[in-house]
Amino acid sequence: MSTLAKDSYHHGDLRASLLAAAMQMLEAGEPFSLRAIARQAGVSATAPYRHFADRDALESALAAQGLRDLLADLTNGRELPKSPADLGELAVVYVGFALRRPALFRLMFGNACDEGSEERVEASAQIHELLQTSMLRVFPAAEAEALAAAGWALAHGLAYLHMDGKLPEMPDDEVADHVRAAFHAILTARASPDYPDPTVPRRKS
Amino acid sequence: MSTLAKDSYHHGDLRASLLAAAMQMLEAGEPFSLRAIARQAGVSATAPYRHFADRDALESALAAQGLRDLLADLTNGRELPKSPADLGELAVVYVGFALRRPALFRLMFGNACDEGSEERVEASAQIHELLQTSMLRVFPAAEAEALAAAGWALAHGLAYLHMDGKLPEMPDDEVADHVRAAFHAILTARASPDYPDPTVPRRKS
DNA sequence: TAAGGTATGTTTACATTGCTCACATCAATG
DNA sequence: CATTGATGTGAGCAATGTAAACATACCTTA
Repeated sequence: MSTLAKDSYHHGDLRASLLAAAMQMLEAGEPFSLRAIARQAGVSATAPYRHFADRDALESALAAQGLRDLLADLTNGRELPKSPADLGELAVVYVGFALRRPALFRLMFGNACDEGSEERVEASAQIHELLQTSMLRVFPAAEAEALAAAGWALAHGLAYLHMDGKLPEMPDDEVADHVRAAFHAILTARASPDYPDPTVPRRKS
Repeated sequence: MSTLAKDSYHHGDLRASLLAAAMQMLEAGEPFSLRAIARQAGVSATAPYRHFADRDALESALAAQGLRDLLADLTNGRELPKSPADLGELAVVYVGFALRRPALFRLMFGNACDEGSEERVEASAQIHELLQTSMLRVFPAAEAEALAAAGWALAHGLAYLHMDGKLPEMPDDEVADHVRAAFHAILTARASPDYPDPTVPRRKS
């Protein structure tokens, strides 16, 4: 698809080929360089600059594609989550994506979103929205915003900790169980004494 | 201290100077290169290789130092957390560290810990232990392990999301409140229907 | 104290990378 | 058919990580 080598001077669809090559190397775990993907596409070292202003621009395009893929994974088949358990499953998918495509995941989230890249901003906003409304639907609580952030952060943190080997090594299906367990545990946790609301001064000392 | 320039052929304590220079650039937000820190230390480009096998080794040393600093921040003055609110404060410190020294934070957690670096392994283990026992003390629940992971992941995720601008921009003190609110929200969240334990099949449907 | 080994620095060199600039080629449009 | 804009090429630059081979200073030990 992407490599319609017309074997003429001009390359069928270089932009797509470059992205494809980059994505491939990213998922192969190799570090990727502009020159390497140019080589892979059978084109000179500076050709990519006709399609991307610089490395960052290329990375933003990859990130956007990754965000779209993640959104697809998160919504695939599934309906909007209705129970906490559904939220757990959403998190499982999120973490699964991160573990399956770690380098891409880092590109997607590992830096401030370049506001200049429309497609990335768009894809990013869609993910935000999905997560937000998912949490909102399950927990129509007062502190909706805080809860949404917490839910996302929990999944995001689990993804990073597993990716970076900060948690005990385990096969993928165990990771899924671990994520479910984490969500369950924190949502049902109860400490001995009451938990005073930190945002509001206690009425009575 | 670190730059005892004896202005002789041999440099007072090059290893320390290099680490100091690197740390400085890291916290200044500049990208750091071996050559740059060598320059900064007033020494030839390849001198660092007498003290560090390669870039990764240098980074591991920095990471170890960072982990020690973080541990100091987390325990500074404070006693072991006793209430959920105390846990929230611990998280505030954790996220605060990440925002104050983001590049270092990434070095500390952004890759698998090099088992070859004793000091890094040691520092890493100490952090793990602190977090683990903190959660355990507050929540002596059955699912201790899952809870500990969840608590860490929540703080870790908040740190990354704030660092990478995935959450609305806000001044540092608001971030602290946001972290407290997130912990509070998720620990007190209650959905409408019961939350069936996903790890154990329901006794009665 | 002289001798020599070891730790630490220096120079040179190389491959790789991101990027710029001037030039080549091609396709479509006047 | 000629021009022009989009696309690809080549040579070249500065920076980087790293490897050799060489130089110097310190420390032990005979």
